[in-house]
Amino acid sequence: MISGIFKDISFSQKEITQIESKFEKLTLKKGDTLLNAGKTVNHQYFINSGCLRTYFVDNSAKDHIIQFAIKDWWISDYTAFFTSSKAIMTIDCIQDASVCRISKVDMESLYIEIPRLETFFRKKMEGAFAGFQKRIIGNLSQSTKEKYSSFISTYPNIEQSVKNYHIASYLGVTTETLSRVRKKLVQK
Amino acid sequence: MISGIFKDISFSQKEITQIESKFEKLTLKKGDTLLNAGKTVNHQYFINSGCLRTYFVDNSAKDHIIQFAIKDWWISDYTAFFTSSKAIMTIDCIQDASVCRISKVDMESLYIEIPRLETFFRKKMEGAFAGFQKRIIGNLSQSTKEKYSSFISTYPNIEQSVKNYHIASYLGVTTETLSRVRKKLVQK
DNA sequence: CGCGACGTTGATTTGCCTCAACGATTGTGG
DNA sequence: CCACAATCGTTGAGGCAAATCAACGTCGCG
Repeated sequence: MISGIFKDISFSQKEITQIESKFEKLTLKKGDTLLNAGKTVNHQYFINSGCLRTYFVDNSAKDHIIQFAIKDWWISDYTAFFTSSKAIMTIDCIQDASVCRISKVDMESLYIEIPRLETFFRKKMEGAFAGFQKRIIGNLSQSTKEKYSSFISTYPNIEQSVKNYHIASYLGVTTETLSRVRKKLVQK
Repeated sequence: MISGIFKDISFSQKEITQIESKFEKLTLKKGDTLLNAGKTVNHQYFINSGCLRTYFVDNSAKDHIIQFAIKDWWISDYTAFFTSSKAIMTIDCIQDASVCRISKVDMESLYIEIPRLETFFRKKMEGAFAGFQKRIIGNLSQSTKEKYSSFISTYPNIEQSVKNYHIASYLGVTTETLSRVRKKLVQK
């Protein structure tokens, strides 16, 4: 069922059964909201198929995409999930999706029952941490053109699943600017 | 000696001795480099006193400060530390400092000897992760004026320890722009 | 004292945003 | 199956915020 989740590490059949019993499968249609800003965040989600986005809505009602998630990725408002505070971000589905969710409580109890799972998630978190750090570096040091090129080469699979205005939001520019940048890149 | 490090969690005297034996104390002068871009990263560092900065140097030889660290903070090029790759950032001392370092190898062995330590660092990592996420949101959604105000109110202790051009680098603007922003804020 | 480090101010340029209009494509109901 | 609307991307004109380039005031220190 959730075969992709723990492919990086080997667990016994008993452990896998134990872990899988805590997961719940959800089916989402394009446009469905998985998690709303302002709500308590009790779950994290693993994507089996489809595409989702996490975004932040600012004071001017503009939304800013923080991350995309496709097959085999995890997603949540982790800030809220970790600190047991209210979500500041919203997650919705931008391409029909199948996801599996697990609650924070179940997560913590699994950590105690299966310590290797904590190691697994620590390493996963380390990878996500590194990704965020790279994004901050890119934000600070790259031009819009460079940011777009980096995005395309770093996430070729995601690029196929999302609209250009989603990419613009992720990069922090308007759709017009992205359009002009794309034009220049093609001309070269 | 490294009293501040584990104040959030209680360990036995034996465990503390075990942990402390893996740490090594270093004294740094302003301008000293702790970690160089391009080198392998084998340690992470805990700050007892003083102030350090992690920064990235881009193609145009401009540097971009990714984070500051003062008393009780941890610092390293975590991306390189976690993935065992070469550092892409440099860390140096901007105010005379005392730090304690621990190697990655010792860290991993301590995780096995004292599982609660892994929980401790996982939670620390979760906090840092949340911080980075907030920074990305700020970068995408705030004006320069707002970013500066947020910085000052979020890190009042750091603001006292660093030059304005360090803050400008952290915010991703020139010193001239920061100067003008500061002027406008005072006038109000 | 004289020098370098730091911050400020002004003039000009540049990149992006905003507003507006308009093709192209997709989807939908008659 | 076609007509029409909605969605999406593109293009142009004008304005604004920040970068750039340059000069200068101030402070601390050898």
